Amino acid sequence: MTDIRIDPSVVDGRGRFDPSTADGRWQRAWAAAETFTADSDSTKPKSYILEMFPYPSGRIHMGHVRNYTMGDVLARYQKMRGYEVLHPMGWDAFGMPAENAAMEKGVHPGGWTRQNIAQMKSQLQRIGFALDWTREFATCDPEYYGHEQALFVDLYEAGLVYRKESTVNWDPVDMTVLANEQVIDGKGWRSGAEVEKRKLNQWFLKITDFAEDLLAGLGSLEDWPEKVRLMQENWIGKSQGLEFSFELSESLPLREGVGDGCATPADAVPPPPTPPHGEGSLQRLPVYTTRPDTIFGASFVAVAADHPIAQSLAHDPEVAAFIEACKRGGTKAAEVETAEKLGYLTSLTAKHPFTGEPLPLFIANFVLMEYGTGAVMGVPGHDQRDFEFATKYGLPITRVVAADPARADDPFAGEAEAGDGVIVNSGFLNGMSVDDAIQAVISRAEADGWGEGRTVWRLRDWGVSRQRYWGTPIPFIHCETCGVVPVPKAQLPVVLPEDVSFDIPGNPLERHPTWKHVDCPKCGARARRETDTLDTFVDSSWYFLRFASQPADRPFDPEEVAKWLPVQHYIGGVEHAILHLLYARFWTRALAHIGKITVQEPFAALFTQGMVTHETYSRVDEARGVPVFFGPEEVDRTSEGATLLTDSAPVDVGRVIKMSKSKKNVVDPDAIIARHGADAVRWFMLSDSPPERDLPWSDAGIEGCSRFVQRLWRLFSAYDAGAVGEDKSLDRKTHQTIAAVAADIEALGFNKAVARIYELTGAAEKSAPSASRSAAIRALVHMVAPMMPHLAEEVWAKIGGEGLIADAPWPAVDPALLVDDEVTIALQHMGKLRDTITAPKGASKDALEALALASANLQRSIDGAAVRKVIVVPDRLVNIVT
RNA sequence: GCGGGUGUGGCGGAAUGGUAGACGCCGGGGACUUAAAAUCCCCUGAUCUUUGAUCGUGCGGGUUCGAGUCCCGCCGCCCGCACCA
Repeated sequence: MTDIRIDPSVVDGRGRFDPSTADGRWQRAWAAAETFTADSDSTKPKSYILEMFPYPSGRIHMGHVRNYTMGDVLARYQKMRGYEVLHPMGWDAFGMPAENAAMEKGVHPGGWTRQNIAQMKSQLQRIGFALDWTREFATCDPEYYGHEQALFVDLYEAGLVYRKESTVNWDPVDMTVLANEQVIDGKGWRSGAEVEKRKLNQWFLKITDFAEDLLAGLGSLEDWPEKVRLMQENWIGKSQGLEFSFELSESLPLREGVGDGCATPADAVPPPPTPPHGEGSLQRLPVYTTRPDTIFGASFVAVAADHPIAQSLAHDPEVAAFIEACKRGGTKAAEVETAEKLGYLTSLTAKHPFTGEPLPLFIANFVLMEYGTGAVMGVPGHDQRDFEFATKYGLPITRVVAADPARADDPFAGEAEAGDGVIVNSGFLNGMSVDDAIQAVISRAEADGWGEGRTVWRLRDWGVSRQRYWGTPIPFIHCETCGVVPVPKAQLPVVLPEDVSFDIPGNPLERHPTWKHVDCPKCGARARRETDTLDTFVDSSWYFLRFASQPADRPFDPEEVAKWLPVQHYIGGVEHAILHLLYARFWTRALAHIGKITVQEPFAALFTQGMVTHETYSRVDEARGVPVFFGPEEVDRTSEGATLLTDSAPVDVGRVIKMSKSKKNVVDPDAIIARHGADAVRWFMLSDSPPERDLPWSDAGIEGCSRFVQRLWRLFSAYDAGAVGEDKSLDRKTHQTIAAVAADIEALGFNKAVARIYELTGAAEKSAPSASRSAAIRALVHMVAPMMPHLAEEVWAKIGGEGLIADAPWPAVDPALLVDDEVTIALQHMGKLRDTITAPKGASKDALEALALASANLQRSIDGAAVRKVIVVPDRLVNIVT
């Protein structure tokens, strides 16, 4: 066939590709053919591609589009590469915004959420993502959260769930408990309200049981960004050291309630191995240090303001006042940074375990009750905080570690010396290395029975109770006689009641007239249903398992899970580096621990994509002195500047920042798709910026992409199956491009793949019709298929391709065509470029040298000077040294 | 403060120690057109004495025949953590 007939419905009056008709046709074709339905019984190798599922806020934004386009290219590419691909989508559908909407608009959270899901699903479908919609679910489906409840009961029975009264972070605006991670600078992460401390009975998951394993597992995650692994490592915060007790100069009576002031779920951490001696009194003070090697440099001891010792001294009004002052100290970053080290000198002393010397005991504002034992030994020579403290209060500062032992008694240079060295001024430790001394002190303490080596974790158990309606009900019943009783599996799911009201703040489950009144499953007596719901991070901690298999009677089938997991590529925002990703790793381990699955790490490779950004347009409101922002659609942007459409007067063009409603720099994907089609938007998401960096949105950029779609269409329309003749150089370019694009996609270098496709497109356009050119076009259709699937299908059909190109294999590469037969050789004199010549590939060094010396430009530069050396890099360059 | 990242034309960005600026955007010029749109072609780091040369990858040194790339010392910006003993 020498001419191709173009379906009039995909061509506008000017012969242009018309996405408004083509996009829908192929989206329907894929759905009808079940092209992207994953077959777990397939004999092909399996590949699980997953993007972090969205919260159904109402509309898809550009960040979603970028995220899912990347995953989509990988999914489509791997399918072409012969994999059976699982690429599912669902909805992280529980959470606060639905309740906020209920309060503001009087709609039911369920209805609001379902409506949003329907809307967003249709948006995603219009972008043409290769998703297996047969596996779609929302976490608010009773079926899903029912299985979650069953798993929660399983974990409870395995001893990984417990309940305890603890002081929690209470958000007074959202009226809910927040995890430590959800408190940012002392404020709620969503509401921004100042967080209060409250005492409540809370459910906890024992993530600390897995601390060591979660930390060790990071080492095997080679395809995770180093940054994320470091963040998790710091969050887990393992430290090893010595815990030991100072003997106090006098015994203090323990006061009622003392020791419970310590705020957070931290007290979920197991108690110290060496508790204070003597019940009901405090005679020994346990401290924790990571630097027991510096113990001879200790010149004071300090306890936190809410430490039992401080509390038991609080009958003294001066002490009470000091403790109050400590509590008032802000938690904000800036405040902590500038806060002065303050201490209150008590009348007590602590006996040094080696020297027997009495050390003064302070209450200090920089000691934290929730870390270690809430008490420290102060070694000012080798700890900056202790140094500042000792300087302020005139305490001795001794050097016990010296880089140069000969200068052990030199004065300090105004700051602590944290570096490595040799132990000095330290009795039996003198002359040891820091590491040896640490071991020596721990051994001595353990042998003499006054202390022992201990590992301390920053990670705390995960508080999962939320006093909210729109979440997974915690499946437990409180019975006066039987205590806490799990809801029997046969009675799951515990379904949320529909008839609830949101006209007053607080938990609607708590005040529902009947829901919480049930009979005890054990004894049948009147009992009370738990009204807390689970943190939504629980929902997202196992959804990737449910995607892999969805039996009705169980959360998942372990064999199916084993077929698909781990996820080959997990793609999402870096904002989930700690919370979601750590919890998901924990759940996977916990479920493996109780024998539900065999996989340990859920995500083999993680990719964190950059944000979509946009310029901001604003004017300063003269009256109020604050900037007023304008959306891109309100502004006429030229290369010189920007003016407001309504008054044609200039507006300030501000920084390029993440799209956000408050700055109004948001571009709606729907509007762009309606105007340019799905393929142009997808192409834009992949072009130019490396995927891990931010992508600046611009109208000029999307118009460029739209033009390229048409340019390809014109090139493809010129396809001639019967063309004859060979263009060897185009053949090479084609095969080199196929290989390079494949490598780029596999390395997630989409911007580079895009650039290669531009190059080959240009080369094919310039080349005269030939069999080579037709081959180049066929290769291009395949290469753009994962990126611009609608255009690719349309062309594939027109040029007589069999079936859908989505099902076609990736084009094969002829290795013989990957190498050029001629190469450009750079000619340098003293490392400076003077000329270039072409030479046959693989020419000998002598031949290249001879060719180089024949260059007039090079000879002019050498200017008759004696040639001292000639460096020849075959196929690359010749450098003459004179 | 600690940890990590990053710095290349007007902009987004390419470059296994070997021709810096691929590719795209913007801009300029031209062709086609009655005109516009669309499309196509050419130019587009700076400077100069312009068939050529000099400078040029945040700054200052160094290694090398040759450095954006490696080493040492700084600076800016971005992100994370933050009195963690």
